[in-house]
Amino acid sequence: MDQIVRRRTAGGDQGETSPGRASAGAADGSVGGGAGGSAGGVVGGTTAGPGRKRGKALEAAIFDAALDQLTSGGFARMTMEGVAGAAQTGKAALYRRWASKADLVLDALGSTLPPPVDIPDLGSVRAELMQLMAYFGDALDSRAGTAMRALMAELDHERARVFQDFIMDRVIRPAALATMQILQRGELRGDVRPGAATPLVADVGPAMLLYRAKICQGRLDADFGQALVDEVLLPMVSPAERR
Amino acid sequence: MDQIVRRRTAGGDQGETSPGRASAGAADGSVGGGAGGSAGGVVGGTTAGPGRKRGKALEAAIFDAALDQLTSGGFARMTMEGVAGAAQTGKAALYRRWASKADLVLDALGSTLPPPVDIPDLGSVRAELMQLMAYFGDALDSRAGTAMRALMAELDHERARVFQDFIMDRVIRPAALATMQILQRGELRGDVRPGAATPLVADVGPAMLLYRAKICQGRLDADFGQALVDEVLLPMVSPAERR
DNA sequence: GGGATTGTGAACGCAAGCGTTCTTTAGGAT
DNA sequence: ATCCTAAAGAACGCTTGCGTTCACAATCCC
Repeated sequence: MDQIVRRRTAGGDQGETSPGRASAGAADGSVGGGAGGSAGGVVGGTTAGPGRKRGKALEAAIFDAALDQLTSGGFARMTMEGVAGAAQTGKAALYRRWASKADLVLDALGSTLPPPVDIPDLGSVRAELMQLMAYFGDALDSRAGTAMRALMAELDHERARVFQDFIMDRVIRPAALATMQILQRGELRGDVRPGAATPLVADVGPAMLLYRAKICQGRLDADFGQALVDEVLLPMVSPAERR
Repeated sequence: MDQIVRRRTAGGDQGETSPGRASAGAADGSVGGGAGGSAGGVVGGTTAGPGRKRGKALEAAIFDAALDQLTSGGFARMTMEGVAGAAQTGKAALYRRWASKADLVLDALGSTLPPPVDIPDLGSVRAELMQLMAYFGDALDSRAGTAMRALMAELDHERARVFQDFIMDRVIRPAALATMQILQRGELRGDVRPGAATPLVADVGPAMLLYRAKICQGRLDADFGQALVDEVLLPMVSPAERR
């Protein structure tokens, strides 16, 4: 903690450093407010409680707060002030480390998103897809996953380059790759239709998970993954004789 | 225009009426700023130009401005002030009609989103799916469609009930229903596998379109619909003998 | 033309949040 | 215990935007 570098990897950082701002339209103080109590685990009292976090512990608390704020209000409504409050620290501690909100978000997500997964050969494409979709579902259900979903909204807007590369590299492409590996292996094994292993087909699982998460407020049924595999993915990729 | 009612159908309107606000983090003045010139179609001059719009014409300009602001910055960054500026009108004209930003958005989208589609019997599931995906793609490509995509981000956040019902009623369910009709007709006709017409399967098309739009900044290739049908949807729903 | 209505731009008081600075406090190492 | 450094809280001046109000202007209709 004697070489904290102010991180400015986000480059064009969403105009954060501009003196002008747009209204978020809804800072009723509840954005991430609920996280205030959970960040420090301390109930009651207006002081920081049992003591100050420093270094890595403080960064972890800041990350938690940032992800929660991102999840509950989206990137636009997330504020440095809110994150600082939820992490029970001061803004100066944030600005000592991160030049902008985007820098903080990328660091928080980059540190907490699950890694790419490599599903081993389980002997059948069904078993492999089941495991992969379960992995994806768990990832989506995690704190980082829900925050990442919220951040994906920024891809719709101008100046989103800063997040575009991150999400492509850490989410979209790894998901497609993991699926593609399973499909190609299945083609060799014979339980995947020849020619089924295309990028478009590889996007179906992730697309469906995200769609369902979106329209069900992030709640995925326990058996959604299985239904997805059996109703959608297997019929799509199985050879004819498996129908 | 003698009975303009201040519309307040949005109920819990995102804390818009709360005196508190959250920072959008990026009001560099460019949110929807580019739309300023296109809203009125009038170039040059600091006045309203050839005349003031009233009534329906003004509302149309306001709707355009609102949708553009929603698209370029999302709901949180969209401001009444920005919409008024882009529509070359005053805030008071907006507030005479809509109590809140959410009210305005729902009205703007409700008035401009394309209606549910009913694809006729074209003799083959492929032809029908092609036409439906083309319809969806066009809708997504429209001003209302892109704004609706931006608004879907709000579904990820708390207090999104106000938009949830709207999007379910006007987007999600109609899309699934249109697909389901095609699948059921195909089952009867014999070119769709019995049992393929499930809600999950019916979600695949819309999910993929949205996913692709999201990761390609709204740009869908001209032949994306065809590839989606031929690589994903047809293999998924065709009977075995069609493989 | 006159009256009613709507629209425009400015102004208002208020709010949240920005990024920065400063003082005091607390944590950690010696 | 002492010293150094990071952290916490407060304060600052500034910004944008909120929702409202008002005066004036424009439009529409009789």
